[in-house]
Amino acid sequence: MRLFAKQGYAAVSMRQIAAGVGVQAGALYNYTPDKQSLLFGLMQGHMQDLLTARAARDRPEDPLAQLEDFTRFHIAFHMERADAVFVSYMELRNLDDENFATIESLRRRYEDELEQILRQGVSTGVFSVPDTKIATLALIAMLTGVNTWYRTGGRLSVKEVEAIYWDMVRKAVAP
Amino acid sequence: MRLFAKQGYAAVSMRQIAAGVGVQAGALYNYTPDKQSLLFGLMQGHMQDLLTARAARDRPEDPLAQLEDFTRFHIAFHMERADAVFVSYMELRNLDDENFATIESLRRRYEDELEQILRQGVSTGVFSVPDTKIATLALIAMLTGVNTWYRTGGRLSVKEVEAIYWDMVRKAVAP
DNA sequence: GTTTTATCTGAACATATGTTCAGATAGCAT
DNA sequence: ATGCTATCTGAACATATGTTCAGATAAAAC
Repeated sequence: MRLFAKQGYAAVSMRQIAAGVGVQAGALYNYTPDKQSLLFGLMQGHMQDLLTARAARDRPEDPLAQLEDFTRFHIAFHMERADAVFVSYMELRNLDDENFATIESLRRRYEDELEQILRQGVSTGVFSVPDTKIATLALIAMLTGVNTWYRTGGRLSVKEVEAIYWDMVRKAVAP
Repeated sequence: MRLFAKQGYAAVSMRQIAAGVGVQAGALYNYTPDKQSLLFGLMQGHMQDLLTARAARDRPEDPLAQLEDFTRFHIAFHMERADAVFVSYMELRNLDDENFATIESLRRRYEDELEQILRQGVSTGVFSVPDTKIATLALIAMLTGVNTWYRTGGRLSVKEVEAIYWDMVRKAVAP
């Protein structure tokens, strides 16, 4: 995973991967039918971890608290899995059509939860956004953007980053 | 550029590029010393186009109008150059250290303009953000995210997308 | 102690890669 | 017509790739 993140799927050879786990290239084929399945497995595992971790949290009542929970969850989860996030966003084009569709549907399931929170908040007047679908994608893009600059051991803790982004998210969807 | 965007730098061969412009692979070496320089040239050209186009606009007076101008400019520019944007964000890791530093400094120059707008607005009280540097990166990530979903010929025009994002940007940095 | 099972090695395979270069081709000036 | 310049071809190069597979290794089962 670290290798894929640093060099990209296409640029990493099976021999490098094998060396990374201390084995010869041929031995990998006891665990994966081919290289593409390896990538797909990593990405699918990541997306399922995401959905599982998300489902494990108990949802607050009102939309505002739900949005805050989602925001903080998304940031914390993504910050501590930089490599997996990077690969899952960058290597989609290296999946064949079927695998791509699978990953996309997992991603959409995650996005749909945020959109539902926004819709509910809009219907009760606690939020106001021009378009819930686009707002969903905009917020996720903004939150995931934390991975482009955050480095563990920097000047800000996870909680502080959460607070900073939550302030902007809250206001962005405010009436 | 279209090839790099669709398949990724490492997955595109010089023979494919050559076929794309209707020559043999060897002929490419009359124009580029190697493959890496080709990628670097594309990315550098894109970043310079971005800075040039940005500099060509005359800046409004107050920070709020400047932020709106920046937002609309960023969206419009990025929407109509999806391939170049994609490559410039995805293929950074394929640049060697020197080329990477060059592209990064161009990108930072662009980001710095947004940060200055935010700082000025914060100092005059028209904006309020928890951290101007992070707000800069968050807003750019959010705006650039439009490339993940927008397809030309969709249900929304460029102007409509601009308006939707501007609404969220404006509120996100509001006091 | 022998057989079975699972795993790994190391070499081989066909193919693809980035790059080089001698020579073909063609447009232009003289 | 001749020479000059720029460009392109097509083959060759060394090397790297994903994948396969016969046989080595060793632990588990009997």
